[in-house]
Amino acid sequence: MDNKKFAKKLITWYNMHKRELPWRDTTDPYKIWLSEIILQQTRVVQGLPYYNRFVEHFEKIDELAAANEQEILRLWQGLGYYSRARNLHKCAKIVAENLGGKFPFGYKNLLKLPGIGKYTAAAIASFAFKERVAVIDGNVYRVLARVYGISDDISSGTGQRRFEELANELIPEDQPDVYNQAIMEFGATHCTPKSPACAECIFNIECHARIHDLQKELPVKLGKVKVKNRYFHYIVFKRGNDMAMKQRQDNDIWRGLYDYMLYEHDEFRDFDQLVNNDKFLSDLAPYIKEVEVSADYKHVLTHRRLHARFFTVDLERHEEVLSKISRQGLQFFDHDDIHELPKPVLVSRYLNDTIF
DNA sequence: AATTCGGGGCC
DNA sequence: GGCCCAGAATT
Repeated sequence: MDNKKFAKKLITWYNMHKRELPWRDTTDPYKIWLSEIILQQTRVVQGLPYYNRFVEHFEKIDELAAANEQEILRLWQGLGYYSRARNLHKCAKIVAENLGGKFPFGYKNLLKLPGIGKYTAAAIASFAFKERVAVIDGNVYRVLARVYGISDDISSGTGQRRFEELANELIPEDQPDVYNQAIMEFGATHCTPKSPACAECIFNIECHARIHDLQKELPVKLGKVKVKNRYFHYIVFKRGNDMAMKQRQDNDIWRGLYDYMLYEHDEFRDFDQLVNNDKFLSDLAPYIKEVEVSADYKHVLTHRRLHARFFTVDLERHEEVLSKISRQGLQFFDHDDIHELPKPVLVSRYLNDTIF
């Protein structure tokens, strides 16, 4: 099968089987960029409602640039990989304030913007500007590995270069944008990871994986991430119906989101152990009226297993107590304020289980 | 080159 | 429980 035939088959298939998705109705680089950032490492069905919400809130890029980061994080809440949201904002500011509100033309210039890597630069360049540059995502790896029988490890640098080279040979001069959409759509809905529809496939005759029954083996992906356990102990200070929360700022998960006073240890501890181990808590001990311990929560991320326990602490109303708490970067919020704050899903789960 | 960063859905 | 998803940035 020559390269032109491969592209032609995919485009023909795409025109018959494509899903109607809002970012396919437009050539507006802003909306294409927005959809691509949202869809990084995220399934279309999961990203779709977020895309609609963002378009509704920020019709143009200057509106997004002018928003505050907290509002953006709140809209992003639950989607994960929050650096995408922070980079979205950074990029919007650069485009709106330095580039006259217009995305730069060309793959290489797009690549310089925050949050835009190889995949996203290729996507914007081809979808918005019809540039002939191949997108390479998980779908493309899978389709090429199977059809062409490429067994290089897709998590290795040499493997990635191999796929990149092939992909850029295969992309046609004519309709590079439609071709890029087509190969991804084909991977997403037809040549799926677990159960590809080989019996009714346009590459039934040519596909190396189908001929040699290698669908399960391709693509090859080594380098599995090892999962580590982390044990979170949250102290939820209450003042009447208000709760003391703080914004996460360290170089760690959930940067920019709000949670509570956090103590982390390499295993679960009870409240007395936390107090005995920490000056801030032991200073507060005389003013503690009541402590309530939650059930243990388990929260699974790709590379972490989080174990969390929430200690609700009722304190006597004391000036000294309040100032000690605010010196920790904690701030009291009422029920409605907390609803508006961006929070990790783990904290939202806890709040949903809690009457306050 | 290896590690970090989320959450959800499917098997 | 493991796997994967329209990856990018940092170390």
